[in-house]
Amino acid sequence: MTDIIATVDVILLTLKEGCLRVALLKRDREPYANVLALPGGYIHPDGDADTEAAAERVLREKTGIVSPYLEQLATFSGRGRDPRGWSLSICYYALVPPELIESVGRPDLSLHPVDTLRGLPFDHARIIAAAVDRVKNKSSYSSLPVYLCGDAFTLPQLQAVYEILLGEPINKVSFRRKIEEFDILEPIQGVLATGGAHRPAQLYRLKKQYRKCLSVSDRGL
Amino acid sequence: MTDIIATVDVILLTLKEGCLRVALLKRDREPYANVLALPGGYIHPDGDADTEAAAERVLREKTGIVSPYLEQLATFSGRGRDPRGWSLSICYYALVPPELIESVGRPDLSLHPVDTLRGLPFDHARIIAAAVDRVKNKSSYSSLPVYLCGDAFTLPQLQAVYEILLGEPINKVSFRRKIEEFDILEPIQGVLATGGAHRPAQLYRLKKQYRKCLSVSDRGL
DNA sequence: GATGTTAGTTGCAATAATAAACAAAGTATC
DNA sequence: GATACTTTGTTTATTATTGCAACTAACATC
Repeated sequence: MTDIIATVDVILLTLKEGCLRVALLKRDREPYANVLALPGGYIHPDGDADTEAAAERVLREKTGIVSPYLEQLATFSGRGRDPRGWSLSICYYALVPPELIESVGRPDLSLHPVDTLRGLPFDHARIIAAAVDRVKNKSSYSSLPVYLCGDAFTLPQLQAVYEILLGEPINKVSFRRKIEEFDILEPIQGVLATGGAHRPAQLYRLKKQYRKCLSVSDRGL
Repeated sequence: MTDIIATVDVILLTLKEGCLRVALLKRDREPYANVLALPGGYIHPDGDADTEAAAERVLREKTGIVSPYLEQLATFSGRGRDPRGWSLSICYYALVPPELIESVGRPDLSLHPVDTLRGLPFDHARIIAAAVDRVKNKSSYSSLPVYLCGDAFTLPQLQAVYEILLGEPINKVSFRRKIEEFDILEPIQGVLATGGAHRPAQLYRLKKQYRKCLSVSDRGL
């Protein structure tokens, strides 16, 4: 019986300069040595409690990042995707603010706009496309995009994040109503985002109990 | 290095007598011999193109069924779920009309209401719960439930299916508006569901191009 | 042919989403 | 230091969507 290669891959996404970007690493071994690819690695049955733990470990080991949001995307499999043989990759996607990626200071870790990717090994292009689809779709009815923001952010900033993901402008009042409905944010009392030549905006943060979970809406937006 | 047990499991769901049911098989070998469990089996890297093909094969071999709708649910994994060791199961869920299950005439295949399951082996209870969640959630904004109906059905029948899945009555006009929006059904010209002591209903079928895909709505229902 | 029952449609009221206008609070300019 | 400018946040008005109730339609039964 032929053996199965079992790995996990992590699609680490962030929003920087108005564009959704994926973190890629130069591979340090064959196959595809020195090619930019998703951070991934073998599952360690001896150490990993399950594939989610494996994904957390791989992400930590390869990028130094511990993501506040990590969710299983899907499993990709088949004979053709890895030159070593029949393989199977359980994929997880993570959303982080760009500062988190920069703060770890890994020069081999680079960010790439998700819509102009070329030369990716394995089926990583397809995997990233699936992750982007998932994020965009989930953004249309949930609070998922908050994980792309830092600890504190203003509503106009959050709205800009939504607008980039959804690819269309959102009505200000509708947006604020939805966020209000989610009931996951709290204003940071007395703290405003100052600096611009205009009225300063209220800063918000995720309520503690929502640090790792989503709020979803019945009717989109 | 410890080996990983790689399997696929299929959650075959149908709606019968007003209640969502899952198809279970008596296991023919250890572990859990003679216990009711999800149809599942090892991935065959030599024969299966990918895990979806493996799931199709397993479903066909163990139940005789080829499902018009089969979608990857998630991958469940870890040390504790299988007494043989660290295991991983890529799970797929299938939706079929009850007649399809009955037509294959497998006496070892039985249907069980999803909300009163007891004594399931492995983590099959959790897997089924995840599948049911997925189906119910997806029913709230897509045309998924049509796969629980047979080839031809009336709108009141389809509405009843939705109402069972969503657990609440739906407004008749709203429902028909949404189905109209999906634009996936066509009336079977001149064919009505007769028999009752009342006005006969128009029979509908899925348009050919929508046989294996879903239609989704922006705003629920 | 009157009655009961479910199918399917129509019109209206209630609700929600969008758009536009306005007010608030700061910085920059002269 | 008054004025203009810019973005935030709210209020009001308009439009679209949804839900309800009443109505007609088409059978079977008695």
